[in-house]
Amino acid sequence: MTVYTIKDVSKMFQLPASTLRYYEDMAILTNVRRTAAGQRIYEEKHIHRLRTICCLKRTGLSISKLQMFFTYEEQETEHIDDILDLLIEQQQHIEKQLIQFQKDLEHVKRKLHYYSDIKTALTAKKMHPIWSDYREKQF
Amino acid sequence: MTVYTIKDVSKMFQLPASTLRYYEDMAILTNVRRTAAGQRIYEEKHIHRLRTICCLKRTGLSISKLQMFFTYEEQETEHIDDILDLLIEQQQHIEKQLIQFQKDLEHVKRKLHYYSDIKTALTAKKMHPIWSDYREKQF
DNA sequence: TATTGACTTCAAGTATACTTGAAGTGATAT
DNA sequence: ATATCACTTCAAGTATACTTGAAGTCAATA
Repeated sequence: MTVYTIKDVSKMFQLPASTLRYYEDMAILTNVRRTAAGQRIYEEKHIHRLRTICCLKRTGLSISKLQMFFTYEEQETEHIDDILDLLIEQQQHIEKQLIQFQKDLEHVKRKLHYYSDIKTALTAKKMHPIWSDYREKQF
Repeated sequence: MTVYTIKDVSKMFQLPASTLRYYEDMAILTNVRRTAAGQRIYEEKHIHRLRTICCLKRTGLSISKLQMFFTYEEQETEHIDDILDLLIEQQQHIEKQLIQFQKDLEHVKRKLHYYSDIKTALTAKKMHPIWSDYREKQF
């Protein structure tokens, strides 16, 4: 059975050790065992939990919602519908964000083309482009 | 020439009026004219600026980076490379996030299938599913 | 004309998610 | 053996992005 120190986990997830302790304080990372001297021992289940924490946090779930989610998970039978509701909502939220991000990427690409044409115009002394010509373009 | 009140703009972008004033304080929304009584008058250029602000903020740019960006834009000729660098970085950042969000969506979908199978198992008194069977699946 | 509502400024307050610092214990390297 | 490093707790501090409250001005409606 593989175990990890706080440093191992910190490196693995690119999270400061203080954040791992904070997640434990916030009760979203639970049942972390200790050595005789009090040092944290992380197991595979904590690695999996952290993957879920990072996934949900990245996509916009707050710490307090994470607390709810993991509380529900501990009482799966009673809270199965709460779990499903939360996951469905999160799924829809991610799908919306994906669509929005694609639009935002297009917006940035348009700006990039516009300014890159401005750079060309500046060096080659060509006509300065006009933003309205880029506003509707797909790149 | 169409103009807008703070309320119009607030509704248009689903942003509280206080946020629009804050963006002006932070100098990322500039040159807002006033009525004789001091009320803000927004023009098309502010609407375009706000679209860019929302796009860049949503995709992770901070207020201070937005300040830099719009400062560069005001001195396009001198800062053309700074503008391009910032936009290229933001483009790459969005692309990375898109890939990560797709993975995160898969993670949530896996969880959703898992818990929805648990719900079935609970009501139909079937075998309780095991998470490790879902961990690698694509939905 | 009075009052209601919408706007204004400016300073201070809030929410979220950590981060830091002090003080202490135990383990490791020279 | 001793110094240094890694970890510990707990309270307080920080960063970011707003939000709120008080006090005042102006415009419109009953």
